[in-house]
Amino acid sequence: MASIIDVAKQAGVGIATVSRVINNSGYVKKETREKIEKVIAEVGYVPNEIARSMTLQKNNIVAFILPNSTHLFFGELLYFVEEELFNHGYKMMVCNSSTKKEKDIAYIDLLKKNRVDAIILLTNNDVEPYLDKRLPIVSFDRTFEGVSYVTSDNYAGGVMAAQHLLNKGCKKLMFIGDDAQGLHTRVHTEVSKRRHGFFEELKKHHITDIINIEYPLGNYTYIPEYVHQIIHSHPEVDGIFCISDAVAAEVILNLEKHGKKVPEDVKVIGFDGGRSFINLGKRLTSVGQSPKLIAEGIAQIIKNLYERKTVMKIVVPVYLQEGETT
Amino acid sequence: MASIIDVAKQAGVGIATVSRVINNSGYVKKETREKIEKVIAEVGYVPNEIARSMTLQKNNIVAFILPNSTHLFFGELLYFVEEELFNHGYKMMVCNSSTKKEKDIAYIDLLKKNRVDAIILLTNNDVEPYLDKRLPIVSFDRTFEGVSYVTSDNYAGGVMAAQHLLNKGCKKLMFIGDDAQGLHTRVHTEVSKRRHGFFEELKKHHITDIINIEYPLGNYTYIPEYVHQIIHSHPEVDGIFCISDAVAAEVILNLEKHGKKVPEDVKVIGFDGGRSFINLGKRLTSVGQSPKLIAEGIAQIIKNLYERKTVMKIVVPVYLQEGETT
DNA sequence: TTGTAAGCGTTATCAC
DNA sequence: GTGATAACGCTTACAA
Repeated sequence: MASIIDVAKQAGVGIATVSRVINNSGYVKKETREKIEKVIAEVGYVPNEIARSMTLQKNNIVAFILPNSTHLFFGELLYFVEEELFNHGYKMMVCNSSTKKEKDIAYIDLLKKNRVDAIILLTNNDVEPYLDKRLPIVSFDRTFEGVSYVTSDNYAGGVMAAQHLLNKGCKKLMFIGDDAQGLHTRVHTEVSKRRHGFFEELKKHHITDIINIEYPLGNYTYIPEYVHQIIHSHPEVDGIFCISDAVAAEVILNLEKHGKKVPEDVKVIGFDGGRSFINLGKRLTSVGQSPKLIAEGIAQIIKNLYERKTVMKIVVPVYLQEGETT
Repeated sequence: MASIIDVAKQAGVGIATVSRVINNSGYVKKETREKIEKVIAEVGYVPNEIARSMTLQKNNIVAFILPNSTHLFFGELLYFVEEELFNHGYKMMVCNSSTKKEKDIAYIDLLKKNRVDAIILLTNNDVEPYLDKRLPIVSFDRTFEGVSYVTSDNYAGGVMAAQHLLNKGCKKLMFIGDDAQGLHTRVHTEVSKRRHGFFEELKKHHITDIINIEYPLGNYTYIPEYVHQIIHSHPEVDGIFCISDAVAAEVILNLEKHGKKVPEDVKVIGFDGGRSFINLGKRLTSVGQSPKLIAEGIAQIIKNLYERKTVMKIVVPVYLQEGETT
């Protein structure tokens, strides 16, 4: 493959001049430029970005580590992040950790070697000890000591869910979520604020006997069978706030299988919104996150990663997406 | 950041020896090795993969260009491809073309510069003229002159759909698909074989008056409004084969909105399968593609990309996934 | 076993 | 305006 040297020789100039032409930097006489451009076209020269990032110590690649791109919300987030990064001149590497801590860590190690310009980290695993603080990391929905992050306004989302269920006339409420809630793990995530917001808002309305179900973190797709048992042992419940739309969908299917009507008997609201589950059957009521705004926040932090040395925090607003399940 | 030279100096050895230790290649005396490993740990040395790919002319990065990772089937495929590539030591770059030809091309150009080891190309755009045949490309569901590819057995899928609808007692059939069918574009994709298989199989059963709806390619998420009009103008239809689950879902929602019962009045079968639309409401009957097998096929071709110079073609079997819509 | 040095393809500094 | 040349950090003959 033709290199800059070949082009220089062919054109009878120095490689520095060719470099100037390619990058449109510095002065080059018009005729020289044209000559060089002609040769470039002739030999089909394409600059080698690897060599370039070698000298520049920057490769314009950002890696996104996330549990599972098939999870609907994560998939959407992935899409918007890619689009946003592309507009900023970055390419994106995708790393599915499959919720496995070992793969999170393996990827972080690999990425160190690749000298990526930034790592977007979305994980519920306890990887804090493996995080080299000098690494250019931006985290989503998760705080690590000294690491900038973007998060949805989960607390406000919890509040919204509470208000919505109350407005719909619910009296006996339930919360269902995995251990991103912090009950089963040391890891503290922003996601737990969904529950906080929900509980606090209800407290304001003097409701405190909320049934709280938390279970160990799985792969975001299934919830343990016993959760359903607990739900059925509380037939008095008429309003459920689920930590995600995936959970809400499962809960609704199970409720209906056991003869409960949604929303007539029980109202269910999820979290994530967007395109989640709008395809067949009822549209889910949900607290929506905005993947586009989140992507913009992430890009903004990445841009500043090498300038400001302060830790940034960006909170993105959420919105109520009313469907047919409440 | 510490380089191999720093390590060599610190350890009082040559850089070649350090390299041998890192890569576990060639002979190194035990004490020397231990000494070097100690220094590596001390200074926190991490090999620079960019420099490495510079010398090796190989960077272990594969790029996947696809229209939209939020499309359910594509998202799933993305996941399995990433997993498979990871197991083969590759990292994956994701490039959403958003179904735009210009972005397809822009990405192909960018990737040339990045000297990625392979490009997985999934597009319905007419990019043939922009494809440098020396590029390491593997295509999915699409034939390009001289380019290896993987495809599902779309023809067999069409046959299955036909047989299934007939078995379920359908008499008057309809096919709905976008112009991956070749009626509105020069681009010829493997996907058109879904229709071929469907029609051919019906012909065997002496059914030839199939209503065929084809419309220009959109973003895979919506179908034009007039398609619904056509459907409603054919109330006699009792079996519909849709080019994808996304289309099937839309068709079903619209049918039900207009008082038709699925599957009682009309049976609908889609294409893609897997996790598509199994969340709320009816489960869709569908011809399932296996993203895992496809991913394996892709990896296999990539492995051989630099060895055999023959064009490979891998056809992956499909399966019938029976749901509640037929 | 181990070290030296060439080479991978750029950019950037400095002379000219 | 332009051209040598030194980095950038690694692998790998080739020598020793």
